[in-house]
Amino acid sequence: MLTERQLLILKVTVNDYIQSAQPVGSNQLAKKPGITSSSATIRNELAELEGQGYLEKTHTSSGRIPSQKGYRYYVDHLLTPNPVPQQDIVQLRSVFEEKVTETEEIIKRSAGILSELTNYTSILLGPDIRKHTVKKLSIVPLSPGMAVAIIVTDSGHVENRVFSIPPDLDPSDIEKMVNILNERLIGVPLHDLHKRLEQETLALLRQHIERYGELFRTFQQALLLPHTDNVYYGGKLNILKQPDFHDIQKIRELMDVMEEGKHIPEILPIGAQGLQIRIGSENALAAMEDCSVITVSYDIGDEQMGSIAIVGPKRMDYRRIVSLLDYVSGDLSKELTRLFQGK
Amino acid sequence: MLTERQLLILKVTVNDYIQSAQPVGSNQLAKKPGITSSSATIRNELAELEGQGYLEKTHTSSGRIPSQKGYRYYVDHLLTPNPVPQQDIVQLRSVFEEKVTETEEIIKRSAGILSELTNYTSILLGPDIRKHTVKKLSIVPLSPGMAVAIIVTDSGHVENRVFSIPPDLDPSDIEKMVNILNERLIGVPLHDLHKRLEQETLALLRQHIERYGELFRTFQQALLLPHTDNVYYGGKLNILKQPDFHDIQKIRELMDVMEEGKHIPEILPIGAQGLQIRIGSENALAAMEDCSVITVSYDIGDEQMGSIAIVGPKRMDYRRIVSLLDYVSGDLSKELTRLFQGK
DNA sequence: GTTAGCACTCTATGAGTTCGAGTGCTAAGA
DNA sequence: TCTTAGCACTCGAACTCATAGAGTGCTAAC
Repeated sequence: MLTERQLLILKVTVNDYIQSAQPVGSNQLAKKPGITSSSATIRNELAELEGQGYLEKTHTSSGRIPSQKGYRYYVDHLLTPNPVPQQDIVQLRSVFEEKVTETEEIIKRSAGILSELTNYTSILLGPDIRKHTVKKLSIVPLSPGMAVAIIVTDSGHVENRVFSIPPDLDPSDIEKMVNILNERLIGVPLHDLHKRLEQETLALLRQHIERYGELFRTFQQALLLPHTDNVYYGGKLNILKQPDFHDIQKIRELMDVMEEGKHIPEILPIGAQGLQIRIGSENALAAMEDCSVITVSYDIGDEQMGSIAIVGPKRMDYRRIVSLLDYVSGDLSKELTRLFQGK
Repeated sequence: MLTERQLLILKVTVNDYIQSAQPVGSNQLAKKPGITSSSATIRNELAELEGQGYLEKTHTSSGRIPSQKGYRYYVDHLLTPNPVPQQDIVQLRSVFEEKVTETEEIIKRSAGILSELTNYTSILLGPDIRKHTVKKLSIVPLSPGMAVAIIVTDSGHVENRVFSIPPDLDPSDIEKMVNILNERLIGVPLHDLHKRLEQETLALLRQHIERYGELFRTFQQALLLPHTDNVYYGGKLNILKQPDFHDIQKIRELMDVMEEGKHIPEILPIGAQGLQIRIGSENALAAMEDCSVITVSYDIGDEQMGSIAIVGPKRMDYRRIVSLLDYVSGDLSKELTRLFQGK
């Protein structure tokens, strides 16, 4: 168990290290406002905190830096979020000032602003497109052998895919098919599309369209979209601004992980509600063992959900980021819900 | 003027430096096959080459490295391209093995493979979308106040934009408008769309649609697409692999330039035919003064054009890249033309 | 329980050496 | 006249050594 004074010293130490990136010594701490003990007493307490695993030394006679456990305790018990400065709020709200009508554009811009404000990397995950429902399907023939399939969702998202068709196909057959598809598939969420296509429309199509098989197969294949996540990054290069990252090899690994979309599920604890902080090796990816990730979810309407993440060094300004994300999450939820339901 | 021997020495020096990244000394050169003179003679020649500005020293008693002028002379007169290895060809052709039907997908994948093969960054510029012509326009209402406008081009590219409409607009008016637009605008290239929209359809719309003004204005605004370049990167992080780039500040500037799309015209000499090499400060951007950029154009059909660029250190493997790009350019031209015209 | 005092540890910094790769120059040889 | 062996010289890289300074841990006094 830690005493009041130890808690205070731990908190001040972490705050100072976050700010300065330098190991914190007892003399330095003694000068801090709020701390009344002498440096000798602080030394004793620091030794105790180190013994309990909250602090570490970089070498025998250095100051202390927070350990993973120290950061964890700090964010769990000692964190007093800073209120979001008016200035930041203005900048964040600027997204909604302009008449941007697309959810994706709003999310993308928010990612940019967040990374600018924080100097860290931001990752914004939009709502799962596959939950959106079909508003309209169409097929536009391009040339005798080619056509493009277009799906518009209720959210205004448009998916499209070029696919090949039998070169001598009767255009009226395409029209028939599109009509049947629209009749049957409007309102179906994208992730069910492939299944429903088969279940409900296959038989119908067979009745109406000559050589439906060939057409249907290529069309179905076109709709088997590789599930691209609805993810936006801001400030990927901000990693290079952090003095904590000087090893080019490490930077490469980290950026590699971010560049490839496929690690998103490991970076972001998808499905988690509220604010989550992952420190250092608490992250699933080895490349991120020197990073902390703060994530928060936001809602659009009643069902859909997105996430916001800030990736920075373990020595991240938790006080600021936590309150900032809290604000952004609420704001995005409110504005996007309005946009989505107000339609 | 340079003697035969000086040319040989210059060539071998540049090749060696490209390969080793170390300043090249006279003893080292004397050992190279093809060079018969003694190191003392070579020293004299090196001094002469330095005097004429083709080589430089990093400090008084170091070996020589090529100067900007040296590289320039090398690529202009001494470059003997390496034939493309069968292995590379196989990998490049793999793009066409799979049945990819979209130009954009082919270009994107080619960018990836090029960067993998070279360990440099590749930038592929697709044909200018704005030259494509309208195949079909449609407007899909989403909710009382919103609709999405969709433009399909003859190439199968789909542009879409959400825009707001008068909430109490009669759906039949939208239909009318779409019919008029399609009647008038099919075949119009995208870059003319905005103008033609005004010239040809405004009057017609006025006749047929009540409250056309409001609808028309928001629709027109939606079509004022920010001209996004059709550009794909491969291996942005490969910069971090180059020993030439160790200064994090420089790396940041360079990646910054690449991250922002807007510098493309400065990186790529758009409109240039054939193969171009820009060395160091020959590049328009200050951030690229330590880079060389090799670009080559390719054609799709008779009119459209794209570019391929490889960005690497000045100490780039010109022999390999030049022949590689030459090959890829021809291959892309052939395959994309086939795809485009075979439609 | 707190603190002043002090010996001790370790890093960072800078000066001084040495080593080796490489140069430029000179003079002898072809 | 061109080439080359020889040699003194230069400079950076790597290493050692000394010093200063920040910080610790411990002891003993308050």
